[in-house]
Amino acid sequence: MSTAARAVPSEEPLAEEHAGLRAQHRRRVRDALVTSALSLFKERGFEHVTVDDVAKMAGVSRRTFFRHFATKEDVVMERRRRQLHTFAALLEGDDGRPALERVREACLSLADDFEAQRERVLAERALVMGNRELVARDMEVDRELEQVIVGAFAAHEGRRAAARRGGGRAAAPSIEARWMAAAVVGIVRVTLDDWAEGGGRTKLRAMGERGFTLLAGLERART
Amino acid sequence: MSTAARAVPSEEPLAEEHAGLRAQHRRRVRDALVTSALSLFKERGFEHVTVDDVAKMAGVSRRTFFRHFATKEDVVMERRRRQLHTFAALLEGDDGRPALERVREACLSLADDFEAQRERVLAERALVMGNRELVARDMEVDRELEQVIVGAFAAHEGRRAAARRGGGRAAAPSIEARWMAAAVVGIVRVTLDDWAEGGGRTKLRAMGERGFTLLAGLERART
DNA sequence: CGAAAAATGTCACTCAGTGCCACTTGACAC
DNA sequence: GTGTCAAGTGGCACTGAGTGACATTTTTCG
Repeated sequence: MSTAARAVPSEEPLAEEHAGLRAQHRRRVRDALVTSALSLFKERGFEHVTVDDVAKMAGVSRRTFFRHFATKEDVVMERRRRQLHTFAALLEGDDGRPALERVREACLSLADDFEAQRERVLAERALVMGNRELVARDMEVDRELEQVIVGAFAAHEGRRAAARRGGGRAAAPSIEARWMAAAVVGIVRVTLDDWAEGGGRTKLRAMGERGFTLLAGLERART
Repeated sequence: MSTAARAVPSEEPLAEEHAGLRAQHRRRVRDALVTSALSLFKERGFEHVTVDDVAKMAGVSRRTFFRHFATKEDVVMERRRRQLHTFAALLEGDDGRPALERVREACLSLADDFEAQRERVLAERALVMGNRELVARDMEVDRELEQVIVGAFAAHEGRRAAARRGGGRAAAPSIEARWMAAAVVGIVRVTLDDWAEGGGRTKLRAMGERGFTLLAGLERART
């Protein structure tokens, strides 16, 4: 909204389904750019690879790279961003369960994914942590994750209010919902850091469960 | 450490005191760059001002700008970074009080400063929120703040361990200390967002106190 | 005073990111 | 099919951030 959104490729629909030949090809190019970029970055380091290099390896022009990604950093965030979308999908809709419970499950399921793809996750993480710009972008995604989680808390507490309003747009999320979401994301991030620093040798899921136990204490403290 | 630290002006000593002629002048130039930059950015918007413009207004060369600030964004973060240093100073040393209590006081004192300088804080905040790069840098500072707070928690719980080690370097902070710090920073940030979104019309200190009440609940949940 | 160190200005260079325009190729109506 | 339209692309030129090298001035310190 306010973030002077670059004139960018309009947030891919992300719909795997059928899609026309055109969308299919676009997706292939995009994927080629991601894999080329990650491969080169891991090999030579983010700052010693130019966008030209990436484009050439993917078999497209430099100009096309920027039609798919607003910045050189964004191509590294692609995977995380897709994860974010599936994460958001997990939280869609509102069964009766408490929001924290649902968020907990979604996070722990993500933790399982991470442990299953340990090597890849650790390698990409090392790449990100080795560069200031990338760290900054990574936190940008954390903020988006936080917004998704705020949505989950707000949806839960706002069902009544929304109903009374006639099903219109949701009310602004309460400060408590935002507090909870910020705490969740912070704790999840730290847990992940800890796991990665230990070379992925600790039990990520177990740590995550401990973290959410703590968070349950936080929620109990809500008035 | 790992963040491929740019070859930058070596973290100003920040010592106000006497300082030689040389340091004095350097500080004056730096301040001139900051005020010029903020003035131009607020007037025309961050992306419609070049580093050349800023340097010219401050009466130095473009090259000198980059001897003081690693990036165009960093000059905007200067004020926050100084605040961070005074904040860290507040947490220096270890009286017997619980860490959360001391962090709470430091944060609430910061809240008072913000309310006292409402206009300036809100204006700079609007500047930052209006630009993606600046938001990312801002979160970078949040992370540094988090590290400082981790230090406070770790120092408190690590006194014994450090003593046994013979006063050597502190042990790595516990995951609980890191969780707490992440939760604190997240909640502080959201509280500030909320205050700013309301145009600074709400009571920041009161909100902050509520936030820390919540955090006390979190700490109780620690094993 | 004289030498080392710090700060600056100038110049040249790399590379990220953008606007513009011409060209190709799927998508879709008829 | 055929024509029309829009999307995706490549090429090119341009702005501006950031860096390295070198010469010059100015402070510090023995």
